[in-house]
Amino acid sequence: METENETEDLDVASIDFPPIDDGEAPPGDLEDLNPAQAEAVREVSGPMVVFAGAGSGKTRVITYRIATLLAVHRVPPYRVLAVTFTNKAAGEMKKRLTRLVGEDLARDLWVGTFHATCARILRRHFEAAGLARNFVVYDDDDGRAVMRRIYKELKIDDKRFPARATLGRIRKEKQEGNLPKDFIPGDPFERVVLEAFEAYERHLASANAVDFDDLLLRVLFLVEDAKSTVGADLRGRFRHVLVDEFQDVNRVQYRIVRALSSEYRNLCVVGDDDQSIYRWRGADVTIVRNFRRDYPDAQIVKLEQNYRSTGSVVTAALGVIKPAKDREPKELFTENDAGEPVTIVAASTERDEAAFVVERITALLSQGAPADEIAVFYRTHAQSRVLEELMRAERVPHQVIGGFRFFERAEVKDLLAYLRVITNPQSDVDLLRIVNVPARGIGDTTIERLTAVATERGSTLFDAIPALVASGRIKGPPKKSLADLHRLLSGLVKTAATGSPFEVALEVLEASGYREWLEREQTAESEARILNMGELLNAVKEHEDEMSAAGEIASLGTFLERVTLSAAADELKDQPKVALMTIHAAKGLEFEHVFLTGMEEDTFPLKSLDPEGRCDLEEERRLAYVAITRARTRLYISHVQMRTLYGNVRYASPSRFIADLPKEVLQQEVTTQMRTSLRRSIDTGYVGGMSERVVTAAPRLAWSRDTEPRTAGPVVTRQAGERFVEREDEPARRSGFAGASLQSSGLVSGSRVAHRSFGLGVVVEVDDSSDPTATVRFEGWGQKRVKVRFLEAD
DNA sequence: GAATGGCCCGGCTGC
DNA sequence: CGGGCCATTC
Repeated sequence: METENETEDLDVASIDFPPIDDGEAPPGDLEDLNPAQAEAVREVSGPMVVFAGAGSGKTRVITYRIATLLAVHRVPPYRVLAVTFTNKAAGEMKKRLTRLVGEDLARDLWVGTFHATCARILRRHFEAAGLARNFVVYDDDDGRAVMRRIYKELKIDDKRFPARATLGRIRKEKQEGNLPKDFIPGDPFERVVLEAFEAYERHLASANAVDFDDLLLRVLFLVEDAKSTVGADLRGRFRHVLVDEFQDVNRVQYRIVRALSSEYRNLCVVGDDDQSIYRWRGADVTIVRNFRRDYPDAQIVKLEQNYRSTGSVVTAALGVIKPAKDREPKELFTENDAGEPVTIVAASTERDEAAFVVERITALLSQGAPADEIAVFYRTHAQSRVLEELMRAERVPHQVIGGFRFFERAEVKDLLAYLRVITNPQSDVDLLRIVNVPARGIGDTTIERLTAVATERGSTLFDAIPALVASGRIKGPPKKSLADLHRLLSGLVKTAATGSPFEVALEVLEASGYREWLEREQTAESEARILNMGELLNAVKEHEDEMSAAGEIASLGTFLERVTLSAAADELKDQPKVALMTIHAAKGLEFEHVFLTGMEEDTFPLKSLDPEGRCDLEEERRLAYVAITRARTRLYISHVQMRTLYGNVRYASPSRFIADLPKEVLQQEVTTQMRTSLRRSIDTGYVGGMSERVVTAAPRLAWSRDTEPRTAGPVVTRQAGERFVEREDEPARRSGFAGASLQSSGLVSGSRVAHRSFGLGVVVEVDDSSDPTATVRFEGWGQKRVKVRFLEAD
């Protein structure tokens, strides 16, 4: 890992570059590049911003630029930092660079995501960052567990101030670079937030743990610290810093790269403001748009030629992005053939939609299309289930990316918790998770006593065990169990000191009785869990192999960190399988055939709780643009007439984004079921048993809003852009308390209400439709639109 | 102290 | 619909 001390004085010029074997132009030979691309590769000195349109050869440019830095400008690889958006992208970039400049150079480059890069820096400079060497990274789940404990400790009322809201607010502050000391509470909620914030930071510190935001923040504080030598070292370490997907960085990340590149000022950022889709987690498009203001001497390159997609796909993409506001002026174009039209599919239900998708995919596969060149996208994970069920039934090889993730399954998390306690016994959250798994007779009362002792002594739970056992405050089986557990864990810590991660994992399964416990159960569920355990062991083994291939030594720590920092997109395996994923996960990927499903109002664009839907709509639009531009040759966009959500049938109209697609590149298909349903409604004048107010997206096709409706009768046609209408009798029937009764009980603006997730709020406006909705200003959340039936009077 | 059943409630996207 | 939490029961 620490190769740089030996290589610091290495004569890079003496290295023989291996021949290029993959048909890519060698570094320095820029013949194959267009003028803009060549400029982005050649001009390596000073700040630069590259606006890279979708499919404009961005990855190639970044790879060549780095290769040029190494091979032509002889920059030592360990002095180049490239930040990518996923670990997978980092891996691929390294692979390509290995082919271009050889293993020896590529190996020592710093390539990784923000989080992985920061973790790497913190592993080196843990002391300066105020951490112990074996710190662990807490994910959201762990954060929630910490917060639950804090709520108990501080006796905060979860009804009044939901933990979810508190944690959400803390995260938001940290994403903006704020710690408790920077937080000035205004209202009662914020006073609770501050109290919880302080406790949260205290808990993480005593657990020797950091959360995702801390990884960035701690590096930020180091690198911005004018007085620290580590900070000075970091500021001068990288001669070149490159950041991909720059449109999705947040303030803290921006400050980090600014500081890291402050000495040499060779900061090259690459992005596309049209593809900024992570605003909701702190990303800020204005950073890329204002880059020129922050770096007045920055060179600006625009890559506008799309090499990826057919003309039809590019035209469609331009159609959805054109209405977007505040775009960096640029014009994406292609010289590719128009190809086939984009197909708009009208289906009846999500099942019908899935059936269509699966049928078309089966056809593509039988025509010889590789399965891994086919992808199905949706806006939210919840939509994946029907698709997955049908694919399984039809035996279409597929993989679902994200969603219920492997590493989030209970049994997997259990074993991981064991491993984390072993690397870092200070981690209370992990100890609490496994203290009674498998059941060993340590119940709530014993745990409460243990927590009490830990609090009294100001120690961790692990250290409190011997104290409690010796204190005489417990006896009988719990006492013995606790003593046994302590012995078990201490023994495993010893194993870990000498054994490989794989050996330790095996030992955990045996010594803890976990494997035996699972095997005794003998249910279908426990069998699946046993399989998952096997898969997890495989993952440990694979990690060991990969690390040793890279000349590094695997430890539990490196394994755990990789697991915690892995992104959904990293799961995508190089296997011949159809990929199912959210559009967010699809960012940066491309496929020959793309199915974009669920293109209905309120599903996509997804109806937001935020009344200032305008900003959200902008981001939804960019998301649609990202989705469309993933397709190389064939693109299907489907929408359904009715969609079931939480057991409710909702009637949907086609997304307004469909209406934005230029007609001349579209063709329409209607599923058989949809056709039948249309005919029936036309024949009988009966539309799905609904009241007259409820209408169907029916015969007027989504994009033909200018044509005459073909039907007579009570079918009221809706156009793209209109919203869902819910059955009138639905909400009252199934909700515990009636929207109607609360409505008649006089919910007016000014009413004080409570919501399970958002806590206390004041009503700003009431919308008395069939399903009453109120705009409420919540403490700490701002204004939200919520259904009245989810509100309680305060 | 563990297991089971009922009830409540949700509203995304994710390192 | 289905997951998570709580209360009741063994």
